[in-house]
Amino acid sequence: MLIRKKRILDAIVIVGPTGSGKSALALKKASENNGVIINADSMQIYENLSIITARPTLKDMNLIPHKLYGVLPGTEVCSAARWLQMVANEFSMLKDTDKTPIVVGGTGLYIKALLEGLSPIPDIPPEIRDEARNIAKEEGEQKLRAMIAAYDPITAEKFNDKHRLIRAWEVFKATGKPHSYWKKQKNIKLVEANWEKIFINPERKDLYAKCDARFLKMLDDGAVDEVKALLKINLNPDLPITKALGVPEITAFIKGQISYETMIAKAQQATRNYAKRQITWFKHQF
RNA sequence: GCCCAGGUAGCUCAGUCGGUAGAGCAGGGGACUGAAAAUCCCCGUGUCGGCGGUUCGAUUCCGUCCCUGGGCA
Repeated sequence: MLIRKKRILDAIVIVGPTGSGKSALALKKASENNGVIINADSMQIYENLSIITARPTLKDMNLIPHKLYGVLPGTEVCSAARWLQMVANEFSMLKDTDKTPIVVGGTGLYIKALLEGLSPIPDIPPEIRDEARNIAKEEGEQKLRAMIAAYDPITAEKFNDKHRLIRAWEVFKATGKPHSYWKKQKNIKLVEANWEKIFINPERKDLYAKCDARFLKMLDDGAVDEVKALLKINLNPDLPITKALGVPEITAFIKGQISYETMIAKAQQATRNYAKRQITWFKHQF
């Protein structure tokens, strides 16, 4: 009897802070390994913003296959789970080819979900998700924390921020089990591969200079017009896309609330702050 | 040249009725399993512009000088 072993793909994952040169390295790796580049960036996934999220150029995309760039409308909300599902689809399509998947991006949570899987928490109904957000908005996060503490003191203690408290509440409401219970369950991994893991971690000073230059380049490339177009469709301000680096700053400039110079300074600052957070994540979680 | 304001952390500033000082931002470190480019937590010694004077003690009061704004000439 021949036991047929599932083929495990060789794959590459490239992470690093914004402006560290991930895309360039991905292109190089792709041309050396017959690669397909797969996006692991929570903002490049949305179609509305390509300049300001530094999506790969059309030229590069014609040269090498690129997946999951600009595939969701900005009116939707992506998530680690949703992204993971999309990546799993891409992997299954590559399984019987000689292509090498190259996952590239700066969203640490997505990468972690990819490499380690996620707890088997069922999807939360939208009504419950809205309810959680309403409680946070109207009664405050302390109220939410108190409600969570009643059945799950560990989580209430550990989660010191709004978004995670909301999630803990909705998970309990929808499943009847605390978030900490689910975290103890075995993770579900949707993707198996032999990973080559690459973390690009440049000199801090150089990285910050890159961040600054990068935003200026985006402006040259038409970032203001891109945000103007986004504003035209009147998105709900809670949508993730409205929080992409530079969007709040450019929006304030368009509305005449801040000067062009202030807009630049603030957006550059936000980019640097973000790059630092990413480095912390990858140093400890990757 | 004269008259006002100021000169305190890398930056913007608060404060000390005289007992050597603290916020925001920056910067650094950290957390983080379904909105993560999100959301949070921790870290503040610096000739308090220089030099004198008064005082047990001056960054604080006084004098003087220097510097930066603004006004008058």
